[in-house]
Amino acid sequence: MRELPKTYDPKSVEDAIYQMWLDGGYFKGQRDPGKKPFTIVMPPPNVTGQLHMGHAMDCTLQDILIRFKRMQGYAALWLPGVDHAGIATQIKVEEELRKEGLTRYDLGREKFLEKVWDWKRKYGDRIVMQQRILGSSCDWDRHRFTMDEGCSRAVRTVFVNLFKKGLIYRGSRIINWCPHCTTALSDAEVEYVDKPGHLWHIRYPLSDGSGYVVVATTRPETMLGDTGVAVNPEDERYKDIVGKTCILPLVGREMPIVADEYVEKDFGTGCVKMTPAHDPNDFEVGLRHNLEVIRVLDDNGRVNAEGGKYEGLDRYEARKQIIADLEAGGWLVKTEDYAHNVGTCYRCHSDVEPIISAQWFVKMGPLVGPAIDAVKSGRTKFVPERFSKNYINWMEGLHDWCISRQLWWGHQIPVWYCADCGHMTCSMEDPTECEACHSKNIERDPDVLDTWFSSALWPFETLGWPEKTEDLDYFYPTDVLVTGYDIITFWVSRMIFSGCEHTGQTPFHTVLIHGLVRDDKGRKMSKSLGNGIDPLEMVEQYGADALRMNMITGNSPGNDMRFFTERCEAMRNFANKLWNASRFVMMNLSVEDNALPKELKLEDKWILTKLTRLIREATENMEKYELGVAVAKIYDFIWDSYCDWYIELTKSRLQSGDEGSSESAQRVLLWVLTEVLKLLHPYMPFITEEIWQALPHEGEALMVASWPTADETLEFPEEEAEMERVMAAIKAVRTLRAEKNVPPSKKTSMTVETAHPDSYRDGEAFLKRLASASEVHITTEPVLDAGGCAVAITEDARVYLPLAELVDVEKELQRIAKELKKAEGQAAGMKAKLANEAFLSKAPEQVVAAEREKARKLDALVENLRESEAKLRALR
RNA sequence: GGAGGCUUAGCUCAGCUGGUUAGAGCGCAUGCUUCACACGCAUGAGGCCACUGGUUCGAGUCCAGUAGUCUCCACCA
Repeated sequence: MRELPKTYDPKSVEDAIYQMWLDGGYFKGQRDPGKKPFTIVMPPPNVTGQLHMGHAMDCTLQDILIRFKRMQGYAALWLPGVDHAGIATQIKVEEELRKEGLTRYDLGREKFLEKVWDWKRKYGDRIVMQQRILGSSCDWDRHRFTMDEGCSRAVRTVFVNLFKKGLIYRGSRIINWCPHCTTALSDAEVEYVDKPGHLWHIRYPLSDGSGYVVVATTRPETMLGDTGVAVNPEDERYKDIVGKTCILPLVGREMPIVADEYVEKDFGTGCVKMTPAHDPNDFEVGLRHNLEVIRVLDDNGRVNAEGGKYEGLDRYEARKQIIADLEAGGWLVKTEDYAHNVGTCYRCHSDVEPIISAQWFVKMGPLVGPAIDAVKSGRTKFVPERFSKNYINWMEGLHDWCISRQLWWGHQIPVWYCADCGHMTCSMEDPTECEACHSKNIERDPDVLDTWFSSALWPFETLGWPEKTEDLDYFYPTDVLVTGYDIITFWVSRMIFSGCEHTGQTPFHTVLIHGLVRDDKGRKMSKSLGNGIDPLEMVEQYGADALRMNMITGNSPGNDMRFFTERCEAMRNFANKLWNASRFVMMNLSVEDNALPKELKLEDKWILTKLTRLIREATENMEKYELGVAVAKIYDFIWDSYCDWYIELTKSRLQSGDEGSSESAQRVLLWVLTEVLKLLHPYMPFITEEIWQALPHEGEALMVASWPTADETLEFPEEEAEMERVMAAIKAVRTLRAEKNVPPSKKTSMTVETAHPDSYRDGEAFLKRLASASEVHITTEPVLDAGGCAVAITEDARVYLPLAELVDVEKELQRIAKELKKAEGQAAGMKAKLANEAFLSKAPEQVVAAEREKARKLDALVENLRESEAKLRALR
């Protein structure tokens, strides 16, 4: 047996343990016809990403589930990977280039992409290494990348299929444009931020000189693209001018005044300027009234040639200039402060511009039905349940998905345009000629697909789809998807409709949602605030197990949590507690196998009963994804039941010199420790494995040991109750001694007056050791010479301590009176409850029985207190 | 404008399908070099479970409303 250090040092064991698991091949997910599969696909972090607390949360939850299921005997597969993260990665590489004074255009597409691949190779492993540090038991041999060959094949297949079905189309629509990233974005990629702004009221004169209309706008620069003014058809004020035209100031364009339901009478002036090229609503109105569409901003957010003298100005410059000119021309009626929602890019946070542009879209109509049904029917369940509402709301309000991005890093759109006939060729293999006119004059669409287009296929593309692989057949659909609520819209929803469409199955039956990890003040952790806590630093300081425990204790699914290093510290302390308990067991261990003894003593039966209950409850909680609840029970069992009580209770046997008694204690200590190590293993894999390896064991590793099952033959409710009566007496004596400030070194003799003498005979040694008794007398007879004794009173015993010099009869009487009052109050309440006919007839039998038992105990306690009081009175 | 969360000890939070004497961690107080552990042990103080109604034999737990707070979604210029 190895000599173990007094404090557990995670740093010195974690690497070796992880390597041992790797060498053992325990992480491998292998098809086994004799086992049920359990599959989790990891949400792929960005290739260039660094592990942050969100990942740590993600990884911990998944690893707990997969380790749990693996031990339960499932063929567990946790499939890892990374995402190419189109915009995010491209931005990073472009930033690098900028340092050298270059842009991607200086390099050209091919060279630039080489550079990104270099970058990917350089950083792609970093996050993997970081995930390993946390103890993640992924099947690394199956590690995937969203742009690897298989994924690219899957993406191409999906695109071609949807294109052929007419579910992918190209069209000119108003899309969200990020002038900084110079690409289109999907609706999901726009974050709306409340920003203070202004509402400018501008006068547009009528062409016939009969007056003017006043329109209001928050984006005056878009007026350059105005092609009409709209009013509500019901608006009496403007009835006469509908059909007339007005003149656009600064530009001079003559524009129609139209009536459209879209305009709200009560907002602003009731007149709205129409900019069909730069506003989705105006675009719709424009379609209905045949308004001209004039785009006035270029891809960089500058005014284009349509803007006349403003050409070349940045959108904000143009805004300033136009306001000044309007004012000078007398067109500006008034300027109001106005806070409004501004759409910003989720990557670079610059304001997005609604711009009309030719892009590729996925037609969502036919796809959402099955995806909504998957959740409504319960084939896919969200945990917590409330997020399914979120999901359904989002799905029901979905517009077509803009999937083309004006980037270079990503899956290039597999469509070739024919310069001669205009036909679009879309096929699995790169074409050499137009499929319609056979012209060789074809050119590939330069755009790439939205990153989320490939992540949407993640649960099945990683298992071999579109091939019909055995893996796909065995491991798909996957079981649980673990992710934060912030990416339900980006990712979860798209995986579900993609799974339904392409595989005919919902890709997972459970979506386990967790919240955000915030800083200790409740703020989001962010680079700009500089309040991020590095998970790796926490691991360095407190160990991976402590960090993992921190992620799941004291919070509940779906709710945000605040990160306190103090909690890490507390969990580190817990690890140390377990370590030392194990040390204690090992130091006293002489047996070399792990089997329960034939004869069990009272305290053994007590701890085994507690253990069995723990196994049952913790397993149930874990099956229901109540990991925090489960681990709290395990924690309490280890610290309270096992360390604070059971170990203390065994000490007298271990040191008794009686070999048989000592051995049986050792065996129970070892048995219980081993079982609880298994229960704790998914949460704290490193320390539990380290200890397990040092104990007598069968099998290679704890991580592949079998999950404990509750054994009814190890439940002894009567002995449990008996033991707890003794424990109550010990506590009562301790409290009494503490109140009277008796130092632990001062032992006293003790007389126990009780109706259950046998329990106390068994517990004599416990009273000596744990309640500082020098000797213990047990009697069923009333103690008559109680003078000068302090008395500790429980429901079934009175324990007399001769502490004459510390006892003041009057004070004792006061103390007892106080306790009596409390007990009587409780007893009275209980009596009233039990006298209530309605309660007796309507409450379930079990509850009534439990209440009766409580009442009995309370009565006994009251009785004991009264007798003691009477006795003391007699002494006065 | 919709939808949802949160409100429990000084602080941060648990409390699963209604029945506990309402819990934990940290903090606080007192005592302890008890031969596993001071990253520890023992004992203790501290809570009208936001408020108001309702359902029920019974509500921190279920329902409705009120207040405060946070978040998500939504094309009001």
